[in-house]
Amino acid sequence: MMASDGMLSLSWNNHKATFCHILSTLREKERYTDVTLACEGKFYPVHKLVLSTCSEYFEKMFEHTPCKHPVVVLKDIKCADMEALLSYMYDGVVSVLQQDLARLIKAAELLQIKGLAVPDEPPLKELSKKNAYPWSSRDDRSSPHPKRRRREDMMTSTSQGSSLPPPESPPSSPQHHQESNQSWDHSKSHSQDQREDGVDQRVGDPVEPAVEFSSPKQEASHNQEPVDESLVKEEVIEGSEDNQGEGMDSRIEYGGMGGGDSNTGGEEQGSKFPHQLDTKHPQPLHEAVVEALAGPSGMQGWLGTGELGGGFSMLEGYSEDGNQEVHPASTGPHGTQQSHQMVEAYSDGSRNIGRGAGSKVELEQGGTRFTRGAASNKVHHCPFCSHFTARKDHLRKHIRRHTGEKPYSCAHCSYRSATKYCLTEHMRVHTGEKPFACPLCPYRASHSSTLKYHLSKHENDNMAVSRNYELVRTKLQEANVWT
DNA sequence: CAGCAGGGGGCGC
DNA sequence: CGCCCCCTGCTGT
Repeated sequence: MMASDGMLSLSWNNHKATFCHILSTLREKERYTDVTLACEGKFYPVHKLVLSTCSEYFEKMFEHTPCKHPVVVLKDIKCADMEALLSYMYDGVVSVLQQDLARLIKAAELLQIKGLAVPDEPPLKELSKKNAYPWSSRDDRSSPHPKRRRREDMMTSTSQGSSLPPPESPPSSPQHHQESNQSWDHSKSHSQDQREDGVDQRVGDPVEPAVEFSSPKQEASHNQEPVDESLVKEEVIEGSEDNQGEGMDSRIEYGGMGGGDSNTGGEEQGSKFPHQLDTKHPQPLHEAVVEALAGPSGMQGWLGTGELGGGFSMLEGYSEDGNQEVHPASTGPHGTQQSHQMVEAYSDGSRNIGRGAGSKVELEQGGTRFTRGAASNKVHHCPFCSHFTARKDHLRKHIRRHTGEKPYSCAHCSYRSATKYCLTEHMRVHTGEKPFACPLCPYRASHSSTLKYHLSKHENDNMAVSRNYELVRTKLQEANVWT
């Protein structure tokens, strides 16, 4: 405690430690959390404040995200890394195996975590006194040299993943990140309308280095896109689809976890999805989303917007009892590849339009109620698209489509499916089983639709036969042969 | 033909 | 209410 000019300076000796401890406790108790990070099907309720403090990237994101509780889907960031980074952000320290370091740093770079990936700039006051590049003069354990890390990281990525092409891109520097933010802001302005329409904002693929989201032009070029096909899909949508047509046809596959026919790492992940529990925040993504977003009041709010025709636009600002919102908002503008994404505007595919939202709206407006939903009169909304259903379990299943969760894997090939029945159907490919037998001929089909199509041909044949029969009968009658 | 997605019914908790 | 099974219809190849 110092005194000068009668002014007392009260110093809380344990302030930092206490502060950090309380923050961590709050996180553990999920108290005051106002943003949810989702990766690999897990949910991490955290605090914007903390994320913003530790990452300029998050800061920018939240700055342009008006909703109260956005859900940020982090693609292709391993949950282990996410947990480590959260530990780092909340506690200022994290233990990591040496072998995992590169991956962790990479994730940190994508998220622009201060001290890990970007320079941990000291507060302004100190800035003038201290070196502009803290790592050069400080022994701060949390501020490794970004450059060095990047190099190391790139080396690992090229050596580890054969699928990853050598980065043609310049290493991401703090300045580079800064540019990315600017471009983000810039492009945000012209994509704001779409963003507002969308439910989710998608963050770029973290697997891709910062280059990926550094400049708008790269969105189109797909440069150095490795194997993650989900990224391709996403970019296609982001780039053009949403702009064209009412955005109704754009479609985004979610998650690096199951997105494609991931025969890669997806297998293990997917297989443990159903009951995958996180040590700290064990909540499957879809379930959490359902619980957070789907609810009784959603329908009214939704329909109330009168924007159903716009597909997802009604999802903007959608909030379930004020709990959570999946908001389009500001993150990656279309095409500006961000290091991860808040869920991006997902307008449903044509299928869903025709069979999902649209048809249901009719039902609802027509006063029809769903059998099972009628009891509680609840309508459950998909937080990612305009789909809604009266049955929560159906919504859960539907959400898998967005999360990419495919828990059922074929034992004979890399096929994975979101439903057991789909897997069962698929297994017929291997077994040759054809359970659907035609009652009129020896034909058998492996798929009911196929049999139906087949039967329709019988129908035509019968009609032809019938017509012939009539013709023959007429002729015979004319000939007085018919009795 | 294979795959996907939405929806309905049955059943147990 | 949640899970499971199944049907149905559509799409892409």
